Amino acid sequence: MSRPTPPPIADALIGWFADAARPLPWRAADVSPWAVLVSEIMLQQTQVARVVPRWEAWIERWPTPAALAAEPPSEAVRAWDRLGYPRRALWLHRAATEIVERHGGEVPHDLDALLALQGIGPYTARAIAAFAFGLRHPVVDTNTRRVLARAVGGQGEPGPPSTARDLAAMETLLPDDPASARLVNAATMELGATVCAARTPRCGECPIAEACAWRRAGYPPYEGPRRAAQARFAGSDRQVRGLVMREMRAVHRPITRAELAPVCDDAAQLGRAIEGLTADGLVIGDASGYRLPER
DNA sequence: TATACGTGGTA
DNA sequence: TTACCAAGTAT
Repeated sequence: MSRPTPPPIADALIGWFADAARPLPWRAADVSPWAVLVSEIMLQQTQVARVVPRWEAWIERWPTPAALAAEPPSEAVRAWDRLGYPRRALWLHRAATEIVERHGGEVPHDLDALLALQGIGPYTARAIAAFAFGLRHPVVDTNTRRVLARAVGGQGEPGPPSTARDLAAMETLLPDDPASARLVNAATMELGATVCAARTPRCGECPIAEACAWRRAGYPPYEGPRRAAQARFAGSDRQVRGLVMREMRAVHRPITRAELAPVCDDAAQLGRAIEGLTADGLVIGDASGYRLPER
């Protein structure tokens, strides 16, 4: 079942990407699969500009999975700093350990092996397989979903995500040649990030405007179901968790509940935060107090 | 499938 | 200022 010719959209994307690709450090030719893996986990729900410095420091300090696995998780959490979703620091440490234990310290190529690693889901596994190893897999992130919704689906915004549907949609755009497919994956993400943006698309600069179904339809407004609005951050449990973590990173000794009290007026909310962080393994509590995980 | 999960940039 | 958005994953 081979498809006919590669879609013209693919060629247009590849041509555009050759010029327009941002020189992101993890795109350099000599970057290791581990460094790509680290970048992908850091980039989950996190803007490029905030990731770059943390990634540089991380790779310098832990150039291999073994180097990270040799240190306690607490150090990973501290190095994560304020990137957000600190569970990812734990996941990355766990994944490094799993890579050492199950794969001899080498990041696996195989999609199922990648998927089995902690913190690596459908997007990240394919991103690593495609970008680090050049394997031919569809890679679908939030940018890709938006480009597909507009250019192919004729809708202003993507509908509710469905991994199976999204992957199938991207598959129809991919050339057979793995190297070209890799470029189309990267170019589609880049287009969504820099041109086909969520709030202010710059259609005048779009390399596939001629082929865009949304443009052809006259840019109809999105009618489908809306994502639930993100809960307010100020005063949220999330914010309190973040404040607790900030203390935990700074204090290199067990800290008592009383010492944590200043981070939040609401004792019940502070309790929820500490309990949640403990359940997540980000905080360990014992008779001496609370601390970051040393093991 | 819906929800929780950090933090900061941008309009 | 508020509201939306951000290279998602686990449960």
